[in-house]
Amino acid sequence: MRVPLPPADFYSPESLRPDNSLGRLMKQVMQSLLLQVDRRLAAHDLTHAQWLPLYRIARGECDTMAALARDQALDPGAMTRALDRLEAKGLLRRVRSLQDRRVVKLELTETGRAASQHVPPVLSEVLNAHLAGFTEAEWQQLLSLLARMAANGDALREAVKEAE
Amino acid sequence: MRVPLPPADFYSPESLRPDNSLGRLMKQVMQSLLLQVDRRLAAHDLTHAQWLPLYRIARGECDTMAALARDQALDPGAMTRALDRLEAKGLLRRVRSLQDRRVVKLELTETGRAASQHVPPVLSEVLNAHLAGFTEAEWQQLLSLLARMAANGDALREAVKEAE
DNA sequence: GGGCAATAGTTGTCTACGCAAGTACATTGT
DNA sequence: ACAATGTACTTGCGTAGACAACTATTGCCC
Repeated sequence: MRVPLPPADFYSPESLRPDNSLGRLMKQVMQSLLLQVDRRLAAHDLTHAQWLPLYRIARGECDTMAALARDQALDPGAMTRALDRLEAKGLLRRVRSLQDRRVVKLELTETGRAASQHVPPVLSEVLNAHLAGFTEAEWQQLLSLLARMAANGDALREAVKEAE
Repeated sequence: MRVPLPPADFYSPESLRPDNSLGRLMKQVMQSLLLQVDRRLAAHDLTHAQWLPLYRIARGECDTMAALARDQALDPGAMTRALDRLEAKGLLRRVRSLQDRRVVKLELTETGRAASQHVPPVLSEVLNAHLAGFTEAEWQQLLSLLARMAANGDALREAVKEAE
């Protein structure tokens, strides 16, 4: 049970302009990050909807559809079809688990493992490029401010859930 | 012609972890912002792909498909169909321009204008909620750091274009 | 003034996400 | 032991975005 902080009052319906909005700025940055990563991974025939799950599986951090969907905050239906596409490309195998016959274990094929190796270098290259001119302190500050926004968002969602 | 700053070296393929990545954090925040706004505007039967163009038209800042597509950094094809849906809902009219017979002017209907009025209050409410606990200086710092990332992204895109 | 690049808009096709409904299996409580 | 509840996964359907091919119109410029 967390004490919710009072909302800020930086924005008002009148003062709000599309160009001073945090949302617009963040969308722009996200789009640029995705564009650059996708451009570099297109050579390996991977889109961001595909390399993200691949990367997580390769790291051994997710090995079922449900885990992936939760991890990426994605709809289970969407994830099923994303995995369909990865399987069709031969990057992935689905193996029905024997312990719990509901779950389908995910395993990378050799091709899949090879493809996943391209991800980390590209990811760090693109992030570093976008942080050109930043001091380490500024980078850390950015992370911390964003983390606080994310936490505020979580609190909002919880408040709704508690109100049933 | 701008001098490109050297990239940072905060991330490396080895040190990169999904949970310390800027990309993950930003995606989380964006998702929360969109979720909260959409939830509040769902009562008026508007999704973010719909209230964004509506808002821009209502402010008189975009009045053609092409302008909107550029403004939202969206594909023209996607925008055409988005406007199709708004027109089908009776929020929008398309009027072929007489000055330049290629362009189709966009006008809100009365319903559309009414719907667009709900947007600014919701937008500022949600932004403020996510900035709970922030000082004004922290808010400005966040905007400035993000703007610098966006500028780095623009520089990247330009560099590619110059290389033809 | 006639070719030609640029611009506005649309349509087809594929990838992709959210929601809702449905199946199969597991767990929990009584 | 078995009904209720919960979890894993899938499928259908509507919305949505990217890319490419196409038409119509305009402006350039030689």
